Amino acid sequence: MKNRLNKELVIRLLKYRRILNQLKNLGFEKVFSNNLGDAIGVAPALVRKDFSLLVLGGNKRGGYNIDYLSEQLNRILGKTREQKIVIVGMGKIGTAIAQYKGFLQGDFEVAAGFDVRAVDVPPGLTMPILSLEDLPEYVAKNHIEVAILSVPEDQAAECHRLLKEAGIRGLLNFTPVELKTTPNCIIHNINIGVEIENLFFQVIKNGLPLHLELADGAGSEEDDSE
Amino acid sequence: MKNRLNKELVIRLLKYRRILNQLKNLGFEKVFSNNLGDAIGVAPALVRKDFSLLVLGGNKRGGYNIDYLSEQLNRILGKTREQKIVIVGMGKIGTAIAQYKGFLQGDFEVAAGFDVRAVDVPPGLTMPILSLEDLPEYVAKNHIEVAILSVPEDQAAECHRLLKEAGIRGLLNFTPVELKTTPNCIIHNINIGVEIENLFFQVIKNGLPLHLELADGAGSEEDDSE
DNA sequence: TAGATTGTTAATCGATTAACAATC
DNA sequence: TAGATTGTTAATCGATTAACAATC
Repeated sequence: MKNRLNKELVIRLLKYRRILNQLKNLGFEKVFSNNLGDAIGVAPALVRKDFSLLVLGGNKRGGYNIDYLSEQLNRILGKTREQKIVIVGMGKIGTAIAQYKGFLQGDFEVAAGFDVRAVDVPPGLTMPILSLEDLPEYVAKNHIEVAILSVPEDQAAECHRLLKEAGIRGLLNFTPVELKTTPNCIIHNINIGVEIENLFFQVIKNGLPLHLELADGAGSEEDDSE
Repeated sequence: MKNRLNKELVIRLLKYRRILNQLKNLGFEKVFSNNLGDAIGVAPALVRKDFSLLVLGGNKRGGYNIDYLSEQLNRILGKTREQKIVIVGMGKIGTAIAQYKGFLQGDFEVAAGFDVRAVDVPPGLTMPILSLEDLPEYVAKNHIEVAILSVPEDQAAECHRLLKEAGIRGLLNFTPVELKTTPNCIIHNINIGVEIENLFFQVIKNGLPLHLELADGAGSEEDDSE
C-alpha cells in the first residue's frame, strides 16, 4: 500500500477541480491535458499521468470530459462532507480569514471564533466569538476536526497544546512559530514573514532580466506557487 | 553556474536564521546540526550539507558558532537592504497584513496601501491608503519592487497587469487566481482556500490513528509546513 | 584515549518530464 | 488517411538521507 495520493498530487487535484469548475461555468465540455497543464503550471504529461493513476480516462482525440472529471475528483477528494472549522485568535488576521469569501465556494463554514480577550464581534460577522475556555467543549459537541491558529506568537505554543488536547486533527498555523505534525494532528504552517523574505530574496537574485545581470550566480529561473 | 541557492535551500536558510536569532536572544553560543534539523524538521545531515555548500564551517566537536552563522546568513540572504512593499487591495486581508507585527522583526515596511475605492484608514494604521491610479507613479518614485495582492478574485487579473506595467518585480498573491511567474515578475501564490481543502483531505486520509483505519490506503504519513 | 560531531560521499528515493506507440 | 491526443514507459533530474571517515 504505497503512497498513492501524495501531497503534491492532492494539491494538483484540488487545483484541477477549481479549473474544471471555472471551465464548466464558461460552458466548456472538453479539456485537454495541455490546457490543464498550462493552467496549473505543470507539463501536460503529468496531467495525463495523474488521471491515468486515478483511472480517469480521456478520449484519444477528444481530450477529457469536464463533467466526468469533475464528478470523479469530487468523489476522490470528498466534496460532500460538511466541513466546519474554528478560528483561534480573532485579531486582525483571524477576523479577516473568518470573512474570507473564498470559503463559500469551497464548502467551508467557520463555525466559531475563539479568543482569550472579549472581542467585539465585527459587523458582518455571523459566527459567535467565544472564550478559549469554551473551546474543548465546543469542539467535542460540534465534532470540529480542523482549526486555524492566528494568535500572537507568544501564545502559539499554549494554544497548540490546547487544540491538540481538545482533539483537533488538523491545524492551519499562521503564527511564525513552526509547529510540528504529530500522528494525531496534522500541521500546515503558513509563515507570511518567511514568504515575504523569500520573495525579496528571489527578486534580488532574479536581478534585472536581460541587461545588467547581478554579480554572482544571478541566473533567471523558473519559480512558481508554493 | 548551476542552481546554487535553489528555492528549498533559501527557505531553509531563512528558517535557520530565525532560529539562530531566537537562540541568540536566549544567550546560546553554540548549536549542533542536530538542533537545527529538529527545529525546522529536516535531517541533521542536510543542515551540515547546507552549511558545507555555503562554506560555513563548524567545529568537529563544538558544533557551530551562532553569531558567526547568523552573520554569514545575513550576508548571504541580504539582511541590510531596506525593504519596502506596497499592498494592493485594502480589504480585510490587506489591512490585516498591513498591521502584521511579524514584519517589524523582518525589516520590512509597508510603505502604502492601494485600493480602487476610497477606504477609511483603520485606526492604528500608519501608512497612507492611495488610489490605484496613483500606483505607477508611487512605485516609480519610491523604488518599490515587491507588492502584496489582496483584491477580490474578479480584480486579480487587472491588478496583476497594472502591477507588472508599474515595474513590480515580485508579487505575493493572496487571491484565488493562480498567477504565473514571468522573467520580469516573480509570483508566489498563497491560496488559502486550497490550503484548507488540502488540510481537510489530509486529515480525513490520516484517519483515526491506531484503531479504526479508514478503508482505502489510509496510511499515516509525515507531512510538514508548506 | 574515548566520544562526539562535522564534512562528504554514495545510495536512495521520488517526482517530473521526454518520448513514443497506440488509437480515435 | 492524416492528424492529434491519450496512455505509458523509460530517462532524467534533483533533493534528501544514510553512512562513515576525519578530527577535535
